[in-house]
Amino acid sequence: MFQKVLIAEDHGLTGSGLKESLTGLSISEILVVHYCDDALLKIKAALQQGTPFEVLITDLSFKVDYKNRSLSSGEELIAEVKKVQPTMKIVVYSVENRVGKIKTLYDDLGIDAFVGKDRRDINEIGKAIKQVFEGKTYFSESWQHALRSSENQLELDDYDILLLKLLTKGLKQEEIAQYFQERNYPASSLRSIQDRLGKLKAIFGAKTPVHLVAQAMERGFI
Amino acid sequence: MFQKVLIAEDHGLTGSGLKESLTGLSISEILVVHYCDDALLKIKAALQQGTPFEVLITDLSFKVDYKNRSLSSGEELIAEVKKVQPTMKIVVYSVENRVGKIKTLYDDLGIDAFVGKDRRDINEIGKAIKQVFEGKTYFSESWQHALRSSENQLELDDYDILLLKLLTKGLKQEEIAQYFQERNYPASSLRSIQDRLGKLKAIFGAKTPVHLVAQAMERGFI
DNA sequence: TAATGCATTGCGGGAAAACGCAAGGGAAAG
DNA sequence: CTTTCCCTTGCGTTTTCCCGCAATGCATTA
Repeated sequence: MFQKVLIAEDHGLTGSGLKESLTGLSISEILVVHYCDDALLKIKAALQQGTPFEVLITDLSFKVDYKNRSLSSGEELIAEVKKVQPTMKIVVYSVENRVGKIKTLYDDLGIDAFVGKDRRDINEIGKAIKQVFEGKTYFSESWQHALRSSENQLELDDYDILLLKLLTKGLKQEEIAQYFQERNYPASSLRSIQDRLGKLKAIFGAKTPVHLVAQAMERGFI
Repeated sequence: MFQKVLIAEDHGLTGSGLKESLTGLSISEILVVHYCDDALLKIKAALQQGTPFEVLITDLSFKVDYKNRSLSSGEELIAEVKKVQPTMKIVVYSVENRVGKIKTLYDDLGIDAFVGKDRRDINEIGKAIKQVFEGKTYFSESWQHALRSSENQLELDDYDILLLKLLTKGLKQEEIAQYFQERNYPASSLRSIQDRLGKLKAIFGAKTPVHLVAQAMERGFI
């Protein structure tokens, strides 16, 4: 089994729960850090000393606080880690439940496992570690299920989410169109914005733009 | 110290971390459940058997899954628990960080403590339990100030809040006017609705209705 | 009593958004 | 290559929203 595992998780109790659940796997050294930057520092230091970590278990979102940080998300951390230690095994442990997002993590960042924060995670994190140790990948049940029934599972792409976020920032449709045009996005005309908004309203069953954004916020899309 | 504590938390590892951190407090019985409904059932059962729980530690948001549930949030759970066992001490443990929301939990639901899911929670949850056991309330440092001092705290009256809520439900301005007229509210004309909305936009520094509602939601007013 | 201030409301013009329609245009299928 | 389909886009109409202005009414104040 792995000898050294690093956990990056900013919820204290969740981090200790994670550590606790891994102690049964005869891993000799488990370190928990609460900041992305700390994780990267520890990884570099261990590498320098010739006793590198073998696995990084990381959350994706880290709450900001008074401390200055250069890394602000798990994605950035993973990208940096891959630069300094490409052999590092990466296990993502997050509440993220968008199939597209997880697919991106796998395709672009080359993560080895994904475990969702849910009611069954306590079983799955151990399975994931074992699978990864055997050189395999692991993605949790709930995610696989979401993959199969991705039809009724509503999912928004980055375009939709950005559009909704711009709306919450107070931009008017015309300003959003301009914003997209400046960045050479597809479907950047005013009419296309309206079209997409109409489709989103249909998806969410929303009657007004306010209703749409309220729904999206309540469901955690933005 | 308390004898029986119930924990409602849908993240398995977080739940076990919570339980683990409480074992040092000489609490004889700690039960963890993953659904709101289960929590209510356990509480009712214990009450019937004459060995009621003394404290409920609960998250606010619970992920939906295949199981049918009647309760979908911590708020609903707390409200139901207060009905069947008003003496129950309530500790909320959540990522929620909106002052308005926490203020509402305290004012309307009468919670005894709030601990945020963050890097310091592992220390604070113990403190919270001890304080509550002594009949006091506990809110972490960052919240205390905000809860007491309503100085810079902008206050919205029921009219404003209802107005914003109706907007999030998808009603148009004219429908809202009609809604108010049917209930004999003052300032129920369309023009008054618009006037009020304009003032609210000024207060929140919002440029569009969507912006306004997004701000209000982010700050926990609705 | 008279004056002042503030909320409420209607009206009207202008801005923004909603939406059908139809004209391209590119990709996939035949 | 042609056809089909869908996405994108502009145009024009209708609806909704925004906001200044002014009249009214109620309460407070001089």
